[in-house]
This record gives sequence, C-alpha cells and structure tokens, in this order.
Amino acid sequence: MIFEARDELVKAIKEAAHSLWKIDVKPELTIPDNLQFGDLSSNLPFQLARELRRPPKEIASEIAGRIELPAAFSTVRPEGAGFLNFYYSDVFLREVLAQVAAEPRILGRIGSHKGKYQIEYVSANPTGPLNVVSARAAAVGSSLVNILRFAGYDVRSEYYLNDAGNQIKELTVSFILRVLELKGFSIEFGMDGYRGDYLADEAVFFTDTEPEKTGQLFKLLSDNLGGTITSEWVTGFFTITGNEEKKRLFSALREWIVDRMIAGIRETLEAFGTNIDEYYRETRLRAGKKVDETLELLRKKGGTIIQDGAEWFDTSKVDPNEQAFVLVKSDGEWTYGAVDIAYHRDKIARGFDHIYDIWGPDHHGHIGRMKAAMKTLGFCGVFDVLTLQQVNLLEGGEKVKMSKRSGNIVTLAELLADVGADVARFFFTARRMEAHLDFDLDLARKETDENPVFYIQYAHARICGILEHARISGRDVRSAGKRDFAMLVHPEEMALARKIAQLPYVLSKCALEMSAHYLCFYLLELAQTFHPFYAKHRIVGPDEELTTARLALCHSIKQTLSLGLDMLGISSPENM
RNA sequence: GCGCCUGUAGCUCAGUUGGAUAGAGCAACGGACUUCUAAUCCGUAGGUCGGGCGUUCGAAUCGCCCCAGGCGCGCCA
Repeated sequence: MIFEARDELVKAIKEAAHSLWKIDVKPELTIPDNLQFGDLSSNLPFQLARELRRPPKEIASEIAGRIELPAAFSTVRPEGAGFLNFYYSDVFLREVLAQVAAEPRILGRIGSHKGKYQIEYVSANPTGPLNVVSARAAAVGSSLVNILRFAGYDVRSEYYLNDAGNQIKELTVSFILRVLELKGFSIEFGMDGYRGDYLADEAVFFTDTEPEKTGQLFKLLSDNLGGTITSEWVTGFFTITGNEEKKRLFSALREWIVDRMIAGIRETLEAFGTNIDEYYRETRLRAGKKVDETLELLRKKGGTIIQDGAEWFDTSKVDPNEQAFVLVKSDGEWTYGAVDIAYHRDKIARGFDHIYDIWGPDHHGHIGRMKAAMKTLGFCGVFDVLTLQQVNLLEGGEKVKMSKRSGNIVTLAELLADVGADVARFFFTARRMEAHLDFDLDLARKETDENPVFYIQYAHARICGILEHARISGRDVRSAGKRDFAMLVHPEEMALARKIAQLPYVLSKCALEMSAHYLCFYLLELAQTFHPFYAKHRIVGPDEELTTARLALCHSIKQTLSLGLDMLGISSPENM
C-alpha cells in the first residue's frame, strides 16, 4: 500500500506538470533525511528550472498549487530553494499501523522480481575453522538473502566447498602428521602445512573413534617410521610412490578430515544465524563431465590458446584489459580458474538467472577473468561480484596477525563465545561492504552494554514489558483495529507511524544496491524515535481509549523492530 | 609500475545515480528515576568532508592531478 501511495503521487505530479506547462516529467521521490521535510520529497523543480527558465521556488509553488493530492497525502509544501515536500495524511498512517499490526509482512511487499537469484558467500576452503573475514561474509550474505527473500525475490544461498586440490592434500598430510605426533613421533610441517591446533584435536578424535583406520595407517607406515617425519615424506609416501592400498587409505583419511572440517563450518555458521541453502562440493563438479564440457565450449568459442605446453584462456577478445590465464596446466591438471568457470556455468544450468558472489578483496584479480569467461560462454549480465573488504581485528590497539596455515587465527567460533552472535552480526552488517572494517575486540568485549544493537533490542524488550504490563491489567492488545488508532493525533505518535512507513523504501534500497547496512541504520532510527516517545508519553494511562491506541501503536513498532532484527539474524529479546 | 578499495567529529562509521543548516553510535561535559524496564531521556560541545584545480544555479557526492593507508597483479587456491 505504501508504494501504491507513491505511484499515485507520481501520477498526480505528472498531471499537474502537464496541465501547467504541457510537459511530460519523470518525478523522482526520495525520503528526506529529516521528517520535518515531509514523508516524500521531490527535487523536480530544480530539474525543470532550466527548461522552464524560471526559479525552482516558483515552479515548486505552482505545482503545489495545482496538484490534486491522492488520499494518502494531506499536504504538499514547497520548501527550501525549490523542494516539493509531501506529507502523509493521518488517515493513511493509521491505515498503515493497522495493517502492520495485523500482518507486518505487508512492509516487505515491494513488488515482484523476475527470475531466480542465487547468492554465494563465505565459500572458505574447508581446511580449518572459519575466521573473522568469513564471519563478515556470513553476516552480510545471510542478511542480504533474508532481505531479498522477504522482499519477494526467489533467492537461494550457496556455499562452494573447495574440497579438492592441493590445499586439501596439504590438509590431509598435516592431519596425518598430527596423528603421528599423537603417537609419539616428532614431526615437521612443510611450507604449506596447516599448523593449527585444531588438527591436533582432530587427531585425538580420529584415533578415539576410528581405531580401524588408525590401525591401518600404522600398519602401512610401521616399517618406514623413524626420526623426524616431514610433510614432504608423507606426501611422497602416499601420493608419489604410493601403491593402490596407500592411495585408498589416503583418500579415506582425506574424506574423513574434510567431512570433519565441513561439519565444523556448518555448525559454526548455524550458531551464527547463517543457514545456507546449499553446500556445493567441488568434487561433485569434478566427478561429472562439467569441467571438460566447459573447456570444450571455450575452445569452440575460440577463447583458448596453447602456449608453453599449457592451455590458456585468451581474454583479449572480450576484454582487452584482462590478462590471459591458464586453464589447463602443462601437467594436464585443471587450474582453480578452469573449475570455477565450470562451476559458474553450472549455476546457470541449474536455473539461476542472476548469480552474485560475495568475494574478499584478495580475489579481486579473479573478477575480470570470470566475467570475461562468462561473457565468452554467452552469459552477459547475469553474473556479478560483490566485493567485501577486509576485516582487521584489533586487540590491545594492535592488529591481530592472522594466517590459516600458521594456525594463528581468531575463529568465528571464538568471536561468538567472546561477543555473541547478535553483536557480531550487527557490527559486520552495519557498514558498507566496500568499507574496510576495524573490529576492536577489546571494545566489543568491554562495551557490549553500550552497543547500538542493545539500543534496538531494548526498544523491543521495553515494548514487550509495556504490553505485558497492559495484559496483566486486563487489556487485550491484539484486538486493536483501525478504529482504535483514531485517538493518535500527537505529532510524536504520527512520527512513529511515518517511520514505520519508511521500511519498504529501506528494503527496496537494500535489494537494489545489494547492501544490508541500510536496514541496520533504519532500525537504529526507529528505536531512536521510540525511546524519546516512551520517555515523554505515558502509554498505559487513565484514558482507556488513548491507552488502547498507544498500545496498538507500540505493538506495530514491536512488529516492525522484530521483523527487521529477524532479517539481520539478530534476536528480539522480550526482556533484558 | 598497473588495477581495485578506503580517507567525513577525539574513536567507529552513515550519507557518494549532485540538492535543504554534513548525520548516528561511542567517548566528553551539564541535567532527569515516587512512574509502563534509567541498557533510557533532555541539553551542551565537537567538522579546512585527505589536499588542489575544474564542471554546475548548487559538490562530501562528478572530472583531472596529487598525498596517505589497505589489497591484488602465479602453470596457487
């Protein structure tokens, strides 16, 4: 209903302009920063000033004098140097409140959106626990998916699991070393080894729960063990000079540890309010013919060249600014890039019309290549990358240096235990993706009480307290209907209704810009409108009719707050 | 060297398809609990929007040139 009101207003402005000057205009309506400038504002007079050769102020006055306002609006005022400010009518605002009280989801209906959307995020390699950079992606990605879904988009989320390739081999080797270490051997990690404690923990769990595999491992190794065992030696033993039995065991160990890593990742993400629809495995993709088919297709389109024994993708035909890159190495192995192109082609084959990836800045160089490849395959404008900037974790005023391989990372799980999911999610989501983020751990630990997220949650809890208080004194809040809002006339009451009416615009902006942070700021503003109202006005008072009206108003605000917090994956506590 | 991101109040950040006195939270200072939750409210103070030039009726926003910080430029993933 809120956008219907807008559409009617646009039509009325067009008619006014046409009747005044016989011109066609395309007025744009925006929500002013400040409620004092109305509910919707247009800068049309500025845009017409040149064409009509008259000052914007006069143009604004004339349109305001001529326009026939739709019922949703009570007033239009030419203000400032030439703005047209429109104000909702109280009747319309009461209508909004009543509808929100009954069915808050009405605020999400922001139009229909064609096609199937997919957003891929996190997609960290399953070689260890998730770090804080993944945490940011998880918070932002899941919030965005929630918003889009709520706004009526057909959207699915996906995590791409790179469960194949060198890193997984290294992981398996490091894991085997940890098992050996557990049995008393001295070990030494190679350059690319994963030294994190988590693999030592996994080794303990493995030997406890998999006696058969453990036995098999030591039986195979027994004659060959001695001195310090290195990554290099393990790699050679299993994968270079290995017989079938060794290879089978290595595969089994690889699968075991990868499954453990994936299970841990999923568990942590779920604890972080991030439920991803699909975990798509690279091994699944490799098992089929998809990579070969994709490469064949690229060859047919003439996008590949052979050089130095490797097969390269020649980007020059679609994007001269991009550099050629290798698809098939001279040893015949596919590169990560080749598999990734096949993966993205597969997404489209699975029926998605719009695919978005949320990538870290370290993958920036990959964007142009992937787009060039997609273009070559004939998929134009269906693939986009949202770049999410780095997270710096600060502790004691110093940057915490992190590296997955050295094992020196602050994990998402630790962050959750430290500051809680609600605070972490809000901190990660309440900023633009492109903004670098300094996450001050000391601050987050020490000052959770003064965190903005608590301010929002407190508004919700406060309302719950009021409603409970009213319920105990025998009032039935749920029965409030449109008529009950008639008692609301105070500007501060109407300001709350006006704020609620902004939500569809906020969600629409989030969806349009693929950015969830606007919702965080909106909720802050809504809470900021409520708390002063509460401090100034008695809600449950002697006047029964007014009490009913204000309780209903509170209920609508609670619904709106809880709706927004839900989308951000943040809890709406009933008491604090 | 080339490319991308960032630079706004003491701190962390919004605002950047050009528009109204540049906003919020925290920190600082002064007030408010006999009341439905003081995790709150009211008030004060705080700015060369990194710098310069340009386009415009109008620039934090657009263009060019600098400065500073981060990241990327592999037959790695």
